[in-house]
Amino acid sequence: MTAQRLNVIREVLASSPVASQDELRRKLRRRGIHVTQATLSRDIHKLRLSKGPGGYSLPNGHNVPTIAAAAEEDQPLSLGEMIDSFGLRVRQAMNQVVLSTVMGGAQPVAAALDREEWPEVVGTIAGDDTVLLICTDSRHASEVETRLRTMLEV
Amino acid sequence: MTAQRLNVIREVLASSPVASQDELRRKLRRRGIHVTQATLSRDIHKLRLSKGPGGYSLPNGHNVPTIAAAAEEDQPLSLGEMIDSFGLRVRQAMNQVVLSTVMGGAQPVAAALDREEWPEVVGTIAGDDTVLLICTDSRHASEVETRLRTMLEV
DNA sequence: GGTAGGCCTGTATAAGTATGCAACACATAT
DNA sequence: ATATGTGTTGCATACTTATACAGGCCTACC
Repeated sequence: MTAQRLNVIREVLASSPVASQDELRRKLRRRGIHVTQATLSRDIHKLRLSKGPGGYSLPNGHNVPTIAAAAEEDQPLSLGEMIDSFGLRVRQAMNQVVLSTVMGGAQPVAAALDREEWPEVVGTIAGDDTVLLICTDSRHASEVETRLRTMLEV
Repeated sequence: MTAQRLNVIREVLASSPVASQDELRRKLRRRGIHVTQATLSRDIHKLRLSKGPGGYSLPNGHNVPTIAAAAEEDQPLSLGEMIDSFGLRVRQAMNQVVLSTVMGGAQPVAAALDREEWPEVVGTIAGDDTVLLICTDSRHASEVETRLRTMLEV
């Protein structure tokens, strides 16, 4: 019963913009479904819809709400686990640290690094198998390198 | 004044989830920005943010027709427009400048930067949300940083 | 049977968001 | 200098959404 209503809601959203739960309620009523706004609030939560300019939208594609939601649900791996799983070697040059990983491992490792928010790391860039860490200076880069190397060798 | 606040809002959203406008208000207050919920409601409208499970999120997904259309319609956006649309913050270290953008914004911003062909920029590297500019030297990097920061804050 | 737990719902209301209005600041035009 | 237009803000409040609560309907298991 509920599941069927959720499907109809998806249909309605796909066919025309919906600006509010009360508008959705009226559109559903035209299709023979008669529920209150409260129920729709719960349905919207179940469907993990997001509301933006243009009304409610399905959590398809690469839109941010989905990503944010996914990040909330499953706890992302810790940096240590990441390095342990994907890291290959670490090298330093000037104020930069280059972290080599298995193919495809750079992005998740960089994400984990970003989550750490190390103050001496200005930013990270990830390719396919390489993460570049930009540090504030050479000394801090050296510290970061040591830290990462320790994680690798454990 | 407003534009700067909008940038801070983007930063706050990029760094941690925000569940309500009042929570956003408190986070901004910690950064010295003191406005009411009403103003934030208007800011959120200007930024075309959407709210879903996981709180408010930036409109970098391709699910918002208006944004997507605007980005694909005209000739490639100018660097200024790029920075204004996607840029979050700029920091300099040594001969490098790191430009943080919203997720997915780095590639187009880097392309726009390349088009500029600034003589003091030797090259650029783009990840998902970070652009690295390699400059000829520290002084030039500082100039570039200032230039980009100006674009951000206007 | 009867009881307990789970799920779904509407009601009432709390929580959150948008907006009309007036005040003010600043720019440009008269 | 005064007027006019544009833009921003806070306040108060209308509008919208979420939720505590209670009741109904199942099913499972004494």
